[in-house]
Formats: sequence, structure tokens, C-alpha cells
Amino acid sequence: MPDQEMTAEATRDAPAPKALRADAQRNREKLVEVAAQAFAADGVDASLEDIAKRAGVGIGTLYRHFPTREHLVEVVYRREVEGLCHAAEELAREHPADVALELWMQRFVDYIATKRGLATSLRLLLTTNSTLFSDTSGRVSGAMRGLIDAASASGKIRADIDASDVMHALGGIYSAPNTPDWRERSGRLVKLLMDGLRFGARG
Amino acid sequence: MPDQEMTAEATRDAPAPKALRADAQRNREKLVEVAAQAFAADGVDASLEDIAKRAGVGIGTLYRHFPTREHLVEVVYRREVEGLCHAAEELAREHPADVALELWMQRFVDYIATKRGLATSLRLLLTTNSTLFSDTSGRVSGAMRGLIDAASASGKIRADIDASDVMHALGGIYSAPNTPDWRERSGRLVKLLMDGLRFGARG
DNA sequence: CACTAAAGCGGAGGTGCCTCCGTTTATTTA
DNA sequence: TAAATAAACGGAGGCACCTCCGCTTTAGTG
Repeated sequence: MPDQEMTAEATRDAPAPKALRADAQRNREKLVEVAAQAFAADGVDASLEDIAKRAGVGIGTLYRHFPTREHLVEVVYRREVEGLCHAAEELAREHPADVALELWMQRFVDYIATKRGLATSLRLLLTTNSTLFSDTSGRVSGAMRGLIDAASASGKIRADIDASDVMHALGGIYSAPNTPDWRERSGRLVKLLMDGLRFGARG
Repeated sequence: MPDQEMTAEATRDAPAPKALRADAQRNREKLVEVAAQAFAADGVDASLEDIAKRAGVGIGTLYRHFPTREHLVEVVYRREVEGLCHAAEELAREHPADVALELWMQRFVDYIATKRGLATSLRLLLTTNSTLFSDTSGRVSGAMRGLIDAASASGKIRADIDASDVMHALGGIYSAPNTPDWRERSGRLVKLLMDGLRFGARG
């Protein structure tokens, strides 16, 4: 197994991921964070120079880490998916199954918000880079299935629906028009859906 | 009432295409022509300012006619398809069926060459603008079917293949790697294909 | 520590995009 | 034909992209 720490870094599999210098690591992370905000707020066309500035680095640094806009978009998107899946586990650990599900779905709305901002570039990326599509969609629906099954098993929600039903229901969020109150309306939709799920539960 | 023209331009269908001024018409055509060359040569990223300059107009004129790069790409692409279909009819009229088919397939190679240059933008356009896809792919395969059927019926090529077989065979051109000698190799492929088609013909 | 090579930084500068608006030109009307 | 007017032109200017390379920082080494 690859022991990250210690002096040795030799045991790698792929070509050569190369250990990043501490400052480089910091900058990179900051850039992704700022970019995620910027994309969510202004869409994919957010100014890269602006992102660099707000991350407190030069434009050259941004381009060294992410040679093209698409690279950056992809990393931001993957991070978003990562966070979403991580949240599922954490919520499941810290809340009753039905509450965990509801909270997660609310977070799902955030995720969609980002995804919308990235729409144009993403569409291209997802058709081009097939790994990206299979990776991410699998992970998200997997995370959701875990929450649904747990809630269903514990009797907190009705047992006659499954993850794909709920995913389908949430589809309305994705295709909803981009009005200013989109965010609020989506939140209400989630609550409504939860009420429906709780109605007629065993427990 | 808005009876714009006397001479007879009144019979229009859509909202209001508006008659273009003579100079505007000229400029527009020149732009599309130059753009087609530029895209084929340098890919979709060909400089718009360059295109405008080579067409002998200001950059403002280009943008008035084609608000975005995609608009221009779409028009160029449609024109290409148009030309291809027109050529099919013309060749069928002026040559024996098998020769017409061969000449047309050589021209098809030109068409693919343009299409490759436009690849990135086109992919996006074709997934976004569904009319564009159904319009164009239908027209091209229709034109081809006409030539094949004629050649087949006249006994100049074998009768046990149809248009979709040939289209399939030409697929190799589209997916071939983009080497410098791509053009030549594709030409040879067409010849080879024609020999195969002529072999065992009735006539 | 002091030193050094390598890694990383950053921003000036060249290029293309696109908007805006004063000037030119085709067309219509008298 | 000349004047009037609406359409079209074109390019300057402002902004973002991205490359390039001299300068700075880090992380090892003696």
C-alpha cells in the first residue's frame, strides 16, 4: 500500500503524480475554492484573472495549475461531487435516517446550483470525457441510495419507493427555469417530497 | 399596412426576414465564403478579425451579421451541406452513375475536412440545436442514397450493397487520425471503395 | 545555519473578442 | 437629379485570454 507520509514517495502506480510543494498545494486549493464560488455565481464565463486575483495569486499560477478553463471546471465539478458524497456519510452518522435524507437533499440543491452555472462547459466535458460522466453520476446516485435504503429500513420513510424514484422526483429541480427564487422554490420542493416520503411510514 | 415591396416580395412566411441591402448581401456572402476557408484551414478558433479583414470588411460588420462565433459556424456548416447536396444532383446529371458517385464521394471528403475543423463547436451546436442535426444528416444521407440507387439500378455498381453500407465504409474517413496526409489517404480510400463497388457489377 | 537547485510565482505584453457610435452609402421620394 | 432617411459600415477602445521568462521561495544537503 502507498504510505503517503514519511520520506519515501517512490511507491506510486501511475506515471508520476509528483509531490507538490507546500505553497503550491495551498495556492491550488485556494484557487479551486474561489473558482467554485465564482462559477456558481457568474457561470462558466467567470473571469479567470478575477479568480486568480481573489485567490491572491498571479494569473500565471492559475494557468500553471489549470492549463485550460475546462481543467478548472472539471476539478471544481469533481470536488463538488466529492463533497456531496462525503456529506451523505456524515449526515447518516449524525442524524436519524429521515432527517439525514432531508438535509442531504437540501445540500443536493446546492450541488445543482453549481452544476447549472457550469452547464455549457460541463455538457461538452461530459460528452468528451466519458470517465468523468461515469465516475460522478455513479457516485452521486450511490450516495443517495445509501440514505434512502437506511431511512426506508429504519421505518422512517415509506418502503414502497426507491432511490431512482426519488432521483426522478428531484429531476424537477434540475429542469426548473432559472428564476431568481429558484433556490427557495427548490427548498420547498424538497420539504414537500420529504412529507410525502414520511407519510405512511411504518415507524 | 406594411406592404414593403411592389415588385413581389410580399409572399413571405416567417415573422420578417427583411430584404437586405445590396451591399449588405455582398458582404455577408463574402464573409461566409472566407469563413468556410478559414475554419477548414485553422479550425474553429480561426481569428474572426482575420476573417473580417480577408473579406474586406470591418470587424463590426462581421458581428452585425453573426452575433456570435456559433452563428457563423452554423451558417458555414449549413452552406457546406447545401453545396454537397447540390453537387449530388449536378453530378448525377452530367456523368454516368458510377462516375457521379465516385466524384461525389471525393467531394464528401472535402466536406468532412471542413467538419473536422469545426468539430468542437459543432458538437456543442448539434447537441444544443436539434433542428440542425436532423436537417443536415437527413439531407446528406438522402443525397447519397440517390446516387447509390441510380448507380446500382444502371448496373454500374454491384446491387448487393446499399447507401447505409457505403456510409458505413466512409466512416473510416471521419474517424481517421488527423495526420498531414489525411487528405491523400482519404482520396485513396474512396478509389478503393469504388473499385470494390464496380467489381461484380452487371453492366 | 548557509547554500543551492529546483519548483513555483506573477504580471507585462501581445493577441483576439466584442461593443459602440460617428461616418458612409443604398434606396426612396419629390 | 437632388435631397432625405434608414441601413450598413468600420475601427478604436476596453477587456479577457494566455504565454513567457526573470525573480522569489522552498526544501533538501553539508
